[in-house]
Amino acid sequence: MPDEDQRPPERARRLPRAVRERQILDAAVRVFSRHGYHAASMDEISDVAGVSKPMIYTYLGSKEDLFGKSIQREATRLLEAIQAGVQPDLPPDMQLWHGLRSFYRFVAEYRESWTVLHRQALTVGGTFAAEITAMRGRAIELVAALVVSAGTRKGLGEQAEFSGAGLAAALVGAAESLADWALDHPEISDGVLASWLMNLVWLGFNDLVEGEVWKPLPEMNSES
Amino acid sequence: MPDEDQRPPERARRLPRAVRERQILDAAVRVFSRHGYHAASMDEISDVAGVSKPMIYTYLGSKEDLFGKSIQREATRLLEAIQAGVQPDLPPDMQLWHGLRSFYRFVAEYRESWTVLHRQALTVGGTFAAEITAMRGRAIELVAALVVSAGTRKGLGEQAEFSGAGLAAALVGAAESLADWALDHPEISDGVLASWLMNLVWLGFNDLVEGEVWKPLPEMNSES
DNA sequence: AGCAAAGGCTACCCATGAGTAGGTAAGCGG
DNA sequence: CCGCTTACCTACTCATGGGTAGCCTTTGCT
Repeated sequence: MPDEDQRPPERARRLPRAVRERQILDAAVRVFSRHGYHAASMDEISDVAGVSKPMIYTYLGSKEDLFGKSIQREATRLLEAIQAGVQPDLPPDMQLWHGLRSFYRFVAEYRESWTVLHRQALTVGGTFAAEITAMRGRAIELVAALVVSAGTRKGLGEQAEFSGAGLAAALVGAAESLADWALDHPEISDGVLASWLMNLVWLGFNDLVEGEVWKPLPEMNSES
Repeated sequence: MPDEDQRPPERARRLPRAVRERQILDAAVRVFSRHGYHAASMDEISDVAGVSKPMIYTYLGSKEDLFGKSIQREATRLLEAIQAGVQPDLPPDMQLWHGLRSFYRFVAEYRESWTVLHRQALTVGGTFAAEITAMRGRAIELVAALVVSAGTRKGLGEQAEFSGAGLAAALVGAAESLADWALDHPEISDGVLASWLMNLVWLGFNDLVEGEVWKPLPEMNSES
């Protein structure tokens, strides 16, 4: 069969369901991250995905379902990216350092994932906000555990636990905010971002201006 | 004229325009803060305001106009609240301390204002996001100036300015995040919140766990 | 009194966009 | 070559909600 390239521009071959679902989710994340849940239209998502609207409904369900599945996939990605970078047998500051680096690497690589998780998911009242808040809460608790561990390890007693949750919330917020800032400054590497934050929260300004600097142990200076 | 209280339950007296506008803006802020821009309906706003829908349109214009005016009013309130609490002739750490306290006092008192500014305003693409981002940027620059001033005052050179913007962004984010956290913990006073943050960013964990504590000068211990 | 202006409302229009009905075509076992 | 399933689409329905037309009512001025 020579020369049968008659089909116009190879338009929309039939693809297996799994592939289509991936494409649709990709498109959904992109569109949701740009416009938010309410302003995003299923028509635009189907358009970006290169698929007609009914496909979305037969494969992924309603708009809310779709949003939920988008959130879930991106959240899993983020958590896995961070866990992959952390070694639990290191001292607290090194754990924090590695976690932060993985986090900033992820944000740089999957900006849309980050946007949809950080900004958009909270704006849909109901289940999603609760889910995201819960996930963020777990992150805060994790950091709080680190902080308290660092505190008790050094002999600080009840006082650290008392303010641990608040400090952890502040720290997580600082990390998130710096992530947003970094979106506008792509030239700053994830290592530098993590270092800034470590210097801020581990040493504080007072030490910083005295010339003290926090360093991730004298190992290799790998900039990814 | 004795005894003419016949009008059913004193329903909706005629009020001057300025008062109605205030009521409508109050309702708008409340509804927008709860549901976000898109999910909020003009019908609900008019209902909460105790006014019919056309009034909103004749007094304050379209939904977008209304949202813009809400944002603007709340932003002005926030800025004025903070500026009222800061004295420019104090050392940097004390300025930061007073600014933070005013900020947390404001957030506690006007939760809805804070929510609408922090969460909702960004979700409406277009002019508002830009405005809010710009305002936040000014806040960050202000803090950055403080930080750099603290740095150069203590003899730290170029290095501080280099990371000043990033650190300021992180600090502002930490303050915001702690504000969100504080919404769920109303028993924590603004003074305590501000202290936590000062300890975190000014001293850092390392000093904290050594027992050092930052204090706002040995003046009166006023808890508002 | 009379009348204009300001305050206020009910009842509607209509664009947008979520969700669907029902059909076409491509692969595949027989 | 026949039918069955899977992939896929066009073209609709219909609720929601932004925005408005037109009307009534109170107040205040002459």
